Amino acid sequence: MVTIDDVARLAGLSKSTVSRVINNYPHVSPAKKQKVYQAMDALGYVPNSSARSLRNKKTQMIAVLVPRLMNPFFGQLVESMEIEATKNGFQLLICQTMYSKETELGHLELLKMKQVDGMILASLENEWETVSEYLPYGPLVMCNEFEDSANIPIIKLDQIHGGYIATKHLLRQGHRKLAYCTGGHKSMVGQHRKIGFEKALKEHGLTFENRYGFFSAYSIEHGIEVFKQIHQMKDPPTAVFTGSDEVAAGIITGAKEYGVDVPGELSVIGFDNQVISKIMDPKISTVEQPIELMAQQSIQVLIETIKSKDFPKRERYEFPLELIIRESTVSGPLRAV
Amino acid sequence: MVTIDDVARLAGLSKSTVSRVINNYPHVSPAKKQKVYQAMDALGYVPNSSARSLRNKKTQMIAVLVPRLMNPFFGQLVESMEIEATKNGFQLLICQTMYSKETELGHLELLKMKQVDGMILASLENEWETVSEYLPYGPLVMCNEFEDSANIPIIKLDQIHGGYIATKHLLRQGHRKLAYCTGGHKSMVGQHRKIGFEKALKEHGLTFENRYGFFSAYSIEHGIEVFKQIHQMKDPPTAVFTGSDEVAAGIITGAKEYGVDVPGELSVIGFDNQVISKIMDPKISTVEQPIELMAQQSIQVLIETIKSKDFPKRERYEFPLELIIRESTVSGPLRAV
DNA sequence: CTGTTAGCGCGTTCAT
DNA sequence: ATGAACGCGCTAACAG
Repeated sequence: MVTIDDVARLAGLSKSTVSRVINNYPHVSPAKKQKVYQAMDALGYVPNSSARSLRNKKTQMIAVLVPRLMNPFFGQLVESMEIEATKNGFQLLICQTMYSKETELGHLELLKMKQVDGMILASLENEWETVSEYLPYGPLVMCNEFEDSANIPIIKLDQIHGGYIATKHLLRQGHRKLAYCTGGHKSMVGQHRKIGFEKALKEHGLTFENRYGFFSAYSIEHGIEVFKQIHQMKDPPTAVFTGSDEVAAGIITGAKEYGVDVPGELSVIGFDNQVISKIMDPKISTVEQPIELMAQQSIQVLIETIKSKDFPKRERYEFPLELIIRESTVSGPLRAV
Repeated sequence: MVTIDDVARLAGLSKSTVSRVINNYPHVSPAKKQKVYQAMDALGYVPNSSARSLRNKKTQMIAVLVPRLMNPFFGQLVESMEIEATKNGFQLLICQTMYSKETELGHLELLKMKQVDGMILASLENEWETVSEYLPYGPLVMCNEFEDSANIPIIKLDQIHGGYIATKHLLRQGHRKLAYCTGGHKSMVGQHRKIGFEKALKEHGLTFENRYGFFSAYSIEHGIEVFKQIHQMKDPPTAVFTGSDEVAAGIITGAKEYGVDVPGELSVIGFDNQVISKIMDPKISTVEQPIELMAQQSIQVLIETIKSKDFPKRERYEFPLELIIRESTVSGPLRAV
C-alpha cells in the first residue's frame, strides 16, 4: 500500500506538505504543489479513509434507517438520499430494521462506534425516549416518521392534510359509508392520516365507524383479504380509504374476482402515487408524496448539523401532499371535486 | 469519548488485556475478564471503528453497485444483501451508478481508499478491462451481471434458459410472429436472454425478425410506446417477449387503451415476477428469478474471499429460472405447456 | 496469563 | 512556505 510517506519521499518533500496539498491549504508554493501532484499519480496514491477518519473524527458516512427496502416508497426514498449524499461527499450506509426493535437498536450502535457521522431515521420502532439516548453520540434527523416530543430536525409530509383531501374527495363523490384501511396504528404517519380522515368526516356530520376500520393492511394480499371482509358485510361501505397503493390495488383485485365494479359499486383511493396506481385497471386515485424533496432536505439538514458540530436543533419541515384523481373513485364524468 | 485506555484504567489493567477480552482471546483469567466487562459498561464503552479499521486493515464494510434502487429488482436484491451482510457482521454501503460510467468509476475508488473490504457488482457500465484494474485493491464479485472474461466469482441466473422457456411457452401457444422487447443491448443479461429467445425460435424453424425487435424499453411508459408502434404495423406480431414485468404491464396498458384484447389478440410475457405481474388484469405470465438466493450467495462468496485474503478465484454459480404462467399468454383453457 | 512497546496512515500544532 | 514530531484509538508482537 502506498502511503503519504511514499509520496513525500518521491516528491522530495515532507508529509506535512503533501497533506497540505491534498486538503488544499492556502499557502503552498505552486512549484511544490506540482511536484506533489506528479508524485501522487505516479504512485497512484489515494488517501486511506480509515486513517483520515481516525484523525479527523469524521467518517463522511451517514446511515439511513428504513423498515425494509422492498417497499417501493423506501426504495425511492433511499435512491434520492444516496444521490444527494454522494453529491455532498458523503457515503450512505443502509440499515433495515425489518420492523424489529432490537435490530433498530443494533443499527443505532453505529453512532457509538463512530462509524457514521449521523443518521436519518425513516423508521422508528422503539420509543423516542429510548432512541434519544443515542443523541449524544451523533446527530439524528427524522424523515417521514415523526414524534412531537423529539427535539431534532424533522422532515415530514403533511399527513393530516393528505388524509383529509383524500377523504374529502370521497365525500364529495357522495359517499357516506367510508372504510378506513391502513397499516399499523403505531406509526405517527398513520395516526395523522386518521386525524385528517376524521376531520373530513366531521365536516360532513359523520364519525369514524369502528366496524369500517382495518389497521393491519400493508400489502396487496392484505388488500384482497380486506375486500373479502368488506364484501361479506351486510351494510358494506361504498368507498375505502387506504394507506398505500398496494393495498388499494389488492382491494381492486379482490373486487374483480368477486365481480364487484370499481368504482361503480366500490370506490377505492390509494396513497403514494406509485407506478402501480397508474396502470391498474381502473387507474387508482391516490395522494402524491414529494419523496425526492423530502429525501434531499433530510440529507442536507443532517449534513449541515454534522458540519455545525452543534447539537441538532428542533426544526420542522413539512411538504405538501397532492390529490391525484384517477378512475378508481370516479364513475362517469367528474362531479364536483 | 471513552477509549480503551479509560476502560483499562478503571479496571486496573492494561490496554492489551482489555483488547483481549473485547476480541475474546483465549487466555484471559475469568476474574479479570469480569473486571473488564464491568468497567466497559460502567463507562458505556464501545470500540471506535475507525481505529479498528486502521489497525486491522479491514473495515467490515462492503459496497454494492447497482444502477438505481427504484427498480424493484434491485430493491429486492439490495434488501436481501443487507440482511445477509448484517448477519455476517458486515455493513452494506450502497452505490448507484445511475447508468453512468464515470459515477461507477467514482464508486470503485472506495476500494483504493480502503473504505470497503470488497465490492459486489450488480451493475457494469464500464468495460471489464477497465474495472478489472481495481482488482488489486480488493475483491470483486459479480452478481446478476456477468462477463465471461472476468476471472472472479460470478453469481448469476441462467438467462439463456430464461429467455428460452418464456419463448418456448409462447411458441407452444401457437404463436409464430414474436416481438422481442427489452432494455439495452449492452448488458450481458439481455444478450443471453436474446440467445435463449433465438434458440427457441430456431427449434420452430423461425429466425429473429429485426422489425419485431425493440431494444430500449425499460419502463411502463416505454411499454405503452412500444405497443403503439406494434399496433400500427401492417403485419403485427401476435405475442411479445419483454425484459421486465413493468414493460409488459405497459404494453398491456397500451393495449387496453386501444381496445386490443390481451391475450386474445396479443399475448405478452414479462420477466421478474414482480408484484405487478400478479395484479395486472390480465395477470402477467412471467419468469421468476431467485433474487434472494443470488443475493445471499453473492454476499457469502465475497465475504469468504475477503477472509481468505487470496485473490478472488474464477468461480461460477448459476441459479435456475422458472416459468410462471398466468393470464397474459393463455386464452381459455391451457394448451400444452 | 498479563503488561510494555511500537506502529497502522494521517493531520496538525509548533517551530523555523 | 515548509518540516519535525506527536497522537487519534486500537491491536499485535515481544517479554516476562
